[in-house]
Amino acid sequence: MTVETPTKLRLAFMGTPEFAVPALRALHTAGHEIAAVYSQPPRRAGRGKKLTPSPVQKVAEELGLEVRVPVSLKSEEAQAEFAALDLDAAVVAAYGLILPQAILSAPKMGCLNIHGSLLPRWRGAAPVQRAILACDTETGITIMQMEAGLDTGPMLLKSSTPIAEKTAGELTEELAQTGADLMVQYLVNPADYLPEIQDDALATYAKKIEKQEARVNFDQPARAVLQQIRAFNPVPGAFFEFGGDRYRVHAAELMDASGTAGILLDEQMTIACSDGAIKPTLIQKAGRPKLTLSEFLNGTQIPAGTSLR
RNA sequence: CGCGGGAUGGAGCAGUCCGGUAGCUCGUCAGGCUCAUAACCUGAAGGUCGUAGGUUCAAAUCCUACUCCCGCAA
Repeated sequence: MTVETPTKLRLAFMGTPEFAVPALRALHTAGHEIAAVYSQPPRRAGRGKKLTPSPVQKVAEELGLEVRVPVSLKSEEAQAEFAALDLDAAVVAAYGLILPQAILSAPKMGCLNIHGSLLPRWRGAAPVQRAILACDTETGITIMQMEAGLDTGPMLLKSSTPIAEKTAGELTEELAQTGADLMVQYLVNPADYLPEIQDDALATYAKKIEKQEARVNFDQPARAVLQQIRAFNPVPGAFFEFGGDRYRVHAAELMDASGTAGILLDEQMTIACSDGAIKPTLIQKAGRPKLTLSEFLNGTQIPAGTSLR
């Protein structure tokens, strides 16, 4: 870390989920002036469908920052309000709203994005999960200059990390912190970083995660099944169904066994995949707490030969 | 008022519909067997059945209210 005279910038922060929170905190701590925080409006969520503010909104209010939660930025009114902030730059992290050109070009330095992948791989909504699902060996963070296309702008700064056996939750948390650090680092002296144009030929897209994808697919090699389980931990949670109940598999391990995919090979929950087998280590029946496998087996017996397809 | 499941010895569960001696799988403790063990055998301790009321000769079980936990959906 080079020691520089701290440059205080006038910023807007735009973000919504937990992934964006470390960046907001880091920019605030670094002493930048955060003129406004944009986040998606509170949504009805959770049991009881209570109106719940986004994690970013909560933290912003905690920090005493002005919060704006427009439904869209397409209106001239919203754009005028944004322009009136007279910003040096806007920092965007998993905001979830399209930024029209008028927004992108309003700040002096434009809008800067923290993206959770090594672009141009995994442009789009769910880069962390997609990287794990695809059995990538590494992923990372890209700081980029935003333009109208979806995550297509020039790249400014990157950092990679091995995926190994991390879950989506763990990886997201790690990358959120990395992203926060990189953004703060970049803003110290932006001129030090040369924009690098993305090679569109290498681009892949990270589609939003559909609930149905979280159903464990035993028709793939055991290793891929494990990655699937990790990609959907903690949300929405990989699951299988048995006896009309849904069971979430939070974690599992590789077993040295084989058989017909989706069939239980013993009374210890060893489940055959298309190649190899897995055994859940942390499992949760609908409506019940998470249990280790031994706790689970003390109260539930599922006979060998049962099909979990 | 979005839909639904749950709260029973230290852990995980059954029993609740059809009120009437608290059960299972583990764990713990003691003893035994064994070269030995997370294995096996025997025995023991440990529960005001989430809280507060109500019905009843009698409530884990029926009724009412409340608290906490979780799944789905968004």
